[in-house]
Amino acid sequence: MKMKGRNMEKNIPSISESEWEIMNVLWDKAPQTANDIILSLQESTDWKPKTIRTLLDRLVQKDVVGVNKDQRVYTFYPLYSQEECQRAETESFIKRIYGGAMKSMLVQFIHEDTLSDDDINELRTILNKKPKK
Amino acid sequence: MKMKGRNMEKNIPSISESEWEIMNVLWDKAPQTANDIILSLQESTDWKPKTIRTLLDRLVQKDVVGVNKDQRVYTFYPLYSQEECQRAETESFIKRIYGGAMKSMLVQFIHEDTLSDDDINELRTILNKKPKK
DNA sequence: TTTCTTTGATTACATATGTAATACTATACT
DNA sequence: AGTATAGTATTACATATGTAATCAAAGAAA
Repeated sequence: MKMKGRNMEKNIPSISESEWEIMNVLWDKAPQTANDIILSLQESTDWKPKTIRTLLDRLVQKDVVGVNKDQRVYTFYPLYSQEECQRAETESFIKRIYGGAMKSMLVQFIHEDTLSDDDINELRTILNKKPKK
Repeated sequence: MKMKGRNMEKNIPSISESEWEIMNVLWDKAPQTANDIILSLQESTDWKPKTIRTLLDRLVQKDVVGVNKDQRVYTFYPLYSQEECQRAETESFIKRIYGGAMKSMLVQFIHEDTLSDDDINELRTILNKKPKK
């Protein structure tokens, strides 16, 4: 079973739904203090600071987030790139939900008119950037 | 990239990873007895029959699967279509992982050659049948 | 220096999920 | 009729996740 190049990421620990929110703010900017993250998330969620802190700590335990403890106030940063996490999640998602074929998902979404015309045009553009064979 | 239209499905209870496997066999064919399902899944998983049964019962409790108890041996069937479940899952997935933009996912996967050239061509064809605006 | 405040560490607790085992019951077989 | 068997129902138990609160330590302020 060969993996093409960049596909062989080490096993990324599983990241729960809530934890993804934390990761998203860390990928947006890093390092950040817990308080930075709390402030960011209080705009988009209604989580209490303690809750956010717990999620952050769990990500540290899972070795998905690193901590710099040099300063009195710690700073946190992601240990995996957003791209590799996205790819891993997407692969397992597509496998579970669409039997492994991303095409199935796209076909369905195109047929169901779930995508706006703009979306479809955008898709065309993206697809057309790939050389036709 | 927002989704429109027939998007107002009733709230589908959340279906866990393992439960999706059960659903997949039920969507493939329904109704089926617990034993049918067990046999199906023993080919693709290493779950014990009791485990499969538990997952099935939980889906029934969640009102995602229905039961026909007329016969001595019950039969089970999905209460939601595969398409609507897929759509719901995909929307929450895309939102969480790609900030709501399916385009982001596509761009990434096209670049990474996760979609084959054939897939891409096929998608182009499908898209072209959609009216351009 | 005593105290308040901010941040980090530890603990809590309910529900969900993975992964079954045990108990009960209604046929099927002897 | 008595027992093995195949389903169904109930119970179990560890880990994960959502959602915090409490306790402790270290600067900041009085």
